[in-house]
Amino acid sequence: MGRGKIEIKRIENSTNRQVTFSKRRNGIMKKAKEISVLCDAQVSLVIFSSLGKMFEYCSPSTSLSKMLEKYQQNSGKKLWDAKHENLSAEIDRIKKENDNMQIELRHLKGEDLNSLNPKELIPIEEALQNGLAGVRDKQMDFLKMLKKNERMLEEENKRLTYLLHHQQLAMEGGMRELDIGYHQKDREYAPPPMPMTFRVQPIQPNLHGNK
Amino acid sequence: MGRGKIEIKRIENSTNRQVTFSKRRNGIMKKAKEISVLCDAQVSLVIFSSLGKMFEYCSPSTSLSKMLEKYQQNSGKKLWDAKHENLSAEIDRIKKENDNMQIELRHLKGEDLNSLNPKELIPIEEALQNGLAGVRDKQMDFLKMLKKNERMLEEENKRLTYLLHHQQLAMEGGMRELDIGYHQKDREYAPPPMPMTFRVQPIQPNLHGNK
DNA sequence: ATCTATTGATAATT
DNA sequence: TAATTATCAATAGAT
Repeated sequence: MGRGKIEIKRIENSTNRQVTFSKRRNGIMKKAKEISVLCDAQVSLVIFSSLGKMFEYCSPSTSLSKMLEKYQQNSGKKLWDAKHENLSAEIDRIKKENDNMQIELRHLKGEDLNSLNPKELIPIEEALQNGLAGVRDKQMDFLKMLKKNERMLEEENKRLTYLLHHQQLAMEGGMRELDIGYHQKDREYAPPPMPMTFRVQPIQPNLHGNK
Repeated sequence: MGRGKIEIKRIENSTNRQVTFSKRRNGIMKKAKEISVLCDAQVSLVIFSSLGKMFEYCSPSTSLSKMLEKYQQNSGKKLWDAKHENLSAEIDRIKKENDNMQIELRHLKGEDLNSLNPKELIPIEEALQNGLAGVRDKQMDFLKMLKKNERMLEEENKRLTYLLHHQQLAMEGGMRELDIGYHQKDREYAPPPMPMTFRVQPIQPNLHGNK
């Protein structure tokens, strides 16, 4: 269709090739539009020139994505295999892992045990005993820590209370001395033995401390 | 290009539309091949007829997948990202679920307890106790079943032993009768009461029941 | 499907 | 590049 027939093979002259590409590209685009309209067809056309420039046509009633979706359904071919299937496989893998854990958890919680035989119950029982032992060890640690803390606080309390009392006595004594003069000024300072009434009672632990 | 111009609008006559579709589809396919060869271009063409039948052309130097990859790079449009993102989101969701279960499992097994405070230990302890109770209930069920089965077997055993013994007696009697004649041939069969010596002793259970 | 008159596309030229 | 035009190709309508 031009001034002389041409063979259908690569046009070696680069300029001619470019020109022909441009003309034929327009032509094929026009044809694509026409068949879309005339025949109510959906057409997707993507063209890359030899220099990598892209041209596209897609029927107005659809989109490339939709077309490709239909393409996959129709052909059974998977266009995005690698990415898609990797993700799908990953999901399957994790879901399986998930299911296994779910089952293990349920068993540890004493659920769904009917599907198990006595032999299978043994390791579960052991795991539970170990777990319980671990938890109680930890609780024991906490308890010890609290008690130790409590003892320290009691000691501190006792000390402070005693000091406070002694200070009060010293103050009263000082007041008296101010009244009656400094008769005992040079006597060495030595606090009197702590009276029983100032020994603090142990605090009831209320278990709230963290670690 | 035919016997008379046609307007580019949907062909209402269904048969004509079909025929035109077929002709033009061939035409556009041919054009696609030609531009591929002549101009060293890469072409991807997908057509769906109004009845949903699919036709495809792709330049031999490439594939639809590669074309679409290039398409995305060139256009910046995302053809499949919606799906990928859905899958990725799904993976994240499941992984999170997974992690939570993993943590719960570890806690139940008495691991990683250091990150917990005493208050958080309580529900774990309870879960473990419940679980242990459940497992031991189940074990008890099995034990009961075994014992019941054992009793049944004992009964059966007793019965068989008795029958065996009685049969032996009967045989010995028969032998005697063969010697002395059939004096008691018509007497009805009625086994004698079971002697104490054949009452089996209950087997000592060696399964020490838990709980 | 096949044919063919006619239009449409385009290769070579300007 | 862009327009022109001679020629070939595609195809609408008929068979």
